[in-house]
Amino acid sequence: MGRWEPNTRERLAKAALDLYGERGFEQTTVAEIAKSAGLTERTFFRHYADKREVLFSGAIELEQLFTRAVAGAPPSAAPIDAMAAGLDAICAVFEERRDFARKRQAVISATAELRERELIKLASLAAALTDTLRARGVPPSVAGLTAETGVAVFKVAFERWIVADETRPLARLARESLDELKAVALGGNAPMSEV
Amino acid sequence: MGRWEPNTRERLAKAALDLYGERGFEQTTVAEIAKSAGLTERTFFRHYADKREVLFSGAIELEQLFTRAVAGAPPSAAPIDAMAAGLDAICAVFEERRDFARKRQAVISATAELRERELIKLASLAAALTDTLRARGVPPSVAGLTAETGVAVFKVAFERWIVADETRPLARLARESLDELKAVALGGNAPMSEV
DNA sequence: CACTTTGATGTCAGTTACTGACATCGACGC
DNA sequence: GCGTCGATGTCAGTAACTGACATCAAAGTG
Repeated sequence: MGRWEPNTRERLAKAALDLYGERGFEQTTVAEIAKSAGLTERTFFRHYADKREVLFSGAIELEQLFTRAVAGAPPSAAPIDAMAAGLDAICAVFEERRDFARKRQAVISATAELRERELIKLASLAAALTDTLRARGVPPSVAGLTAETGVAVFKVAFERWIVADETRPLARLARESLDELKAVALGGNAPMSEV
Repeated sequence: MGRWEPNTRERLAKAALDLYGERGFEQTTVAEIAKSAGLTERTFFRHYADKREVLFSGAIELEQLFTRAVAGAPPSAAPIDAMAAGLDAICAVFEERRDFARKRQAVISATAELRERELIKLASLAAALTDTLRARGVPPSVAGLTAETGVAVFKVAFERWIVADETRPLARLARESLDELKAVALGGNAPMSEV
């Protein structure tokens, strides 16, 4: 056994989520989180860059999972279909942790500062997906738009999935949202450049 | 003449942008901004909620301009075409202030904290557009996706427009981006629900 | 014209997020 | 057994932000 209790990062993350949920993000001090995990404030900041980041440690793995699924789609698949494959992959992991996801999202949605952080994580995800698509040979401009579209579809699907009375699987909601988006894009009567 | 110099907010905003540009956002203290505008730190925080917000005072007007243009589109226009009308309206105001936009964007792009704030402003814009579309009778799910799409198109177009050697008007880039997005959405071979 | 009220600002003390420098001490390799 | 290492603790410091109260010109009110 080590000199200290193991799983420092995880203990901090759990303590933070619990406290943010009970008292709210702003009413919780970092010192309290650290104490609740049997550590000091300084140690918290050695593991997480700031008070918000403690809720986003899974972002790296999510990004990897998503980009690998996109990269692994059949070379013949259209960009938007490669994105769809990635969406399927990440939906699966969310499906396994629905309770956690809901608890975490309730905390994030309640605080503007945390929503900001969530948005930049999604933007970073879109950037990574853009790179992945470009590596598949997709032209830069198309890659960027496709990645943004994929992330937007996920956002919408996740919003629908997180509500209490929703029972359909996330992946299904994502597929529906993507189909809806296609319909939206088709809705215009003419390309804008002709208007 | 009043007891103090007029245009307090504007003076603070100008001082902040200048200092952020010269020294960088993190290397600038609020006390310095206030002093540079002939005021105190406390007064800064009476006008702006925090150190970042001083760069985003135009967000409200932008939102109003965008939503009014969408609301004012012909009732017969498809949702995506109403969005296109809104895009045209805001592109016009950016076109008039290109130097300012470029200076401001350079500061924002350089700092993660400011990018976060920018993203939440765009998210708030998308939410407002969703409401506007719903008021036009667009079904909620379509409204959300259309609004997100419109904002994504603007982001991409703005990114292209802001680069130094770009000479095409923003509105034109927005139209092109929207057309590209339509092509992206159409690119898939089959609706996802059939995959 | 004196008197009051109002609103924007200044002053000051306090909390808390976050950082740098240095100390501690069990684990682990040698 | 011994020295290095890595994770943590301790402590002092900066700066964002807030609440309470003071100030004082301007604008109303009699």
